[in-house]
Amino acid sequence: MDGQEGFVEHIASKAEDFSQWYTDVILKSELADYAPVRGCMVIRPYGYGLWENMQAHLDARIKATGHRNAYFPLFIPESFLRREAQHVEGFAPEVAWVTRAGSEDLAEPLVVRPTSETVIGYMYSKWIKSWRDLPVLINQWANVVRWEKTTRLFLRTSEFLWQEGHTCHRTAEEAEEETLRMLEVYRSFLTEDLAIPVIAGRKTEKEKFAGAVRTYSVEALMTDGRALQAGTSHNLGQNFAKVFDITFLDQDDELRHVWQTSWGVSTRLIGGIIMVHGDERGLALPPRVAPTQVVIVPIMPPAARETVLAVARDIQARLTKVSRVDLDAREEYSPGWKFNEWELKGVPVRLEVGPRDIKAGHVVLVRRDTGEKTTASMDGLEQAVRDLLKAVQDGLYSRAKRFMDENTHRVSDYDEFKAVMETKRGFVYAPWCGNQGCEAVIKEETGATIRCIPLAESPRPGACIRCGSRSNLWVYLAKAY
RNA sequence: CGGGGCGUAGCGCAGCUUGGUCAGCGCGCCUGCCUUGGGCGCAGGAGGUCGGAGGUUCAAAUCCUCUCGCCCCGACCA
Repeated sequence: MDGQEGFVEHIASKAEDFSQWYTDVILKSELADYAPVRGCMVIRPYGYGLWENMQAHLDARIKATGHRNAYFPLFIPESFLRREAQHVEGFAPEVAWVTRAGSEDLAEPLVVRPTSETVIGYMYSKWIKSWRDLPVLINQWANVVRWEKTTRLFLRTSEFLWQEGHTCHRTAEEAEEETLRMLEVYRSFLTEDLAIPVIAGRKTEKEKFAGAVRTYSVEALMTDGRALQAGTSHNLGQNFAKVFDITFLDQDDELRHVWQTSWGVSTRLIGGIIMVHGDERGLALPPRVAPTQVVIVPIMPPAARETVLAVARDIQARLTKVSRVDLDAREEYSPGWKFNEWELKGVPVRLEVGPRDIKAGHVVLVRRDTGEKTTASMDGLEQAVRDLLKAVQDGLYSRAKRFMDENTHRVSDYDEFKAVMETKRGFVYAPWCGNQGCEAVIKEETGATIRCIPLAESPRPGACIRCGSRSNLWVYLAKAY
C-alpha cells in the first residue's frame, strides 16, 4: 500500500461527494453517532472532548470580559414565548412542547427552550431594581431544542449544545458596545483557537434574530464554498425589557427599561472545524482544541518490543508536561493501520519511535496538516513538539485564510455573480442598495443570501449588484448552511 | 414541507424483476499461531424473527396495502 489512493478507503472522497464525506468523517472518527430519536445525535467521547476544549477556551474569554456563568431552566411557560411578537413568530414553528406530566395534562403547556431570552428576562425583572445593579453580565452553557425539519450532524440537530450570554445595560450605547465586544470575542476565538478565519459583520433586517434590534455575526467559509454562520451577537434594544418589565431606577430618579444583548455559539462550530480543515484523509483538528495533540506510535518488532515500549512510555511522560499525548501501544493493529486511524481522527502530530530511531537517538515527527515528516532529537523533544503544535495551528489557519481569500470574488455584474454561485461558489463581495426586494430576488435567483455587512470595510461608492442603484453598502453574499 | 434514494449480521452490500436449497458475500468481532517503519498473513469460530403490521398464496426477503425510520438535494433555521 504505497499509493495515495489506498490510504482512506473507508470514507467517501471529499472532492467527489462532500456531503457523504462529511457524514463519514464524523461517524468513522467517532465524533458522534445517530441517536434513536429522529434528528438527535450522541456526541461520543472524542467529540465531547473536543467540545470541552472549545468550551474551556471560550469560557475563559467570556469570563475575561467580565461575565459569570449561571443556569436557567429547560422549560419555559408558553405565555413567556408569546410576549414578544417577533420572537414567537420566529421560533414557534420549531418549538417542542410538554403538555402532560404522568397522566395529567399541565395547566399551562411548557415549551422546551429554543433559546432563553424570555425566561432569563423574567428573572432579570425580579433581580434588577437600581442603576447600581447594572450591568448584568451572565452566560449559560446549556442545551436547547429546535425541531428542525431536516437535520445534519452538528450543523442542524433537534437538540444542540451551546452557550448563550444575556446581558442588561443602563444605556443603548453600553448595550451596543457589549454586542460588538462579544462579536470580537467570537472572532478571536474562531481565528486564534479554532484556526477558522471569519468575516465579522452586521446582519440585514431580513436575516436578524427574531426579537433583536440589530444582529451581528461571524461568517466562515467552508471548503465546499458554502458559508457557515459561526456565531451571533444580538443587540436586543428594549424589546424584551418592555415585555418583561425589566426596569431600574436611574440616578436621576427616573424609572427606565434596561438595554439588553444576547449572544451565542454552538456545537455547530464542530461542523465548521470539520468542513474548514478536513481533507481526503479525514479530520484535521487545530492543536489548541484537539483532544489528543500528539499520538505516539511505537514500532515494535517482537525482539525489540520491551525496549521500544520503555522508550515510548518515557517519551509519553515527558510530553505529558507540554501537551495532551496518547500512546497507542495496541498490538492487534499494525503501525500503518494506526497511521491511517489517527489521521482520520485528525490528531495534529504523530510521533513514531522504533528500533532504528532509538539507535539514532531521535524520533520521527509527522504533522497532520501537511504530512511533512521530520526527525527530532531526544534532547529537547518537548520544545520541538511545542513548536510543531504551534506550526500546525498556524499552518491550518493560513491555509484556511488563503482559501477564504481565494474564494472571495469581486464580480462586475449580476450574470457573473450568478455564474460564480453556480460553479465555484464562495463569498461574493459586492455593493447592495439596501432594498429588501433586491435581497429577496438575489436569494431567489442565485441561492445566495447576504451573509453580513462587514464591519471592517470603509464605504465607497458602487452600484448595487442586482439593480444598479448607487450605494455605499458593500456586503458579503454566499450560499449558506 | 417539496423532489430523489434507501431499510437483509456490528458496518457495507448481493439476492427481489420471473415467489419454492436465498439466509449469502466482504469487512469487522472471538480463539490460536504469526507479523509490525503506511490499513499483515494463516487456521478455526460466533452472529440475522430480511425495519414493523396486515394481506395474497400450498409457500413471501421477494407480490400488494398501510406504517415507522434514515440519507441526499431544495425551502427554513445556530
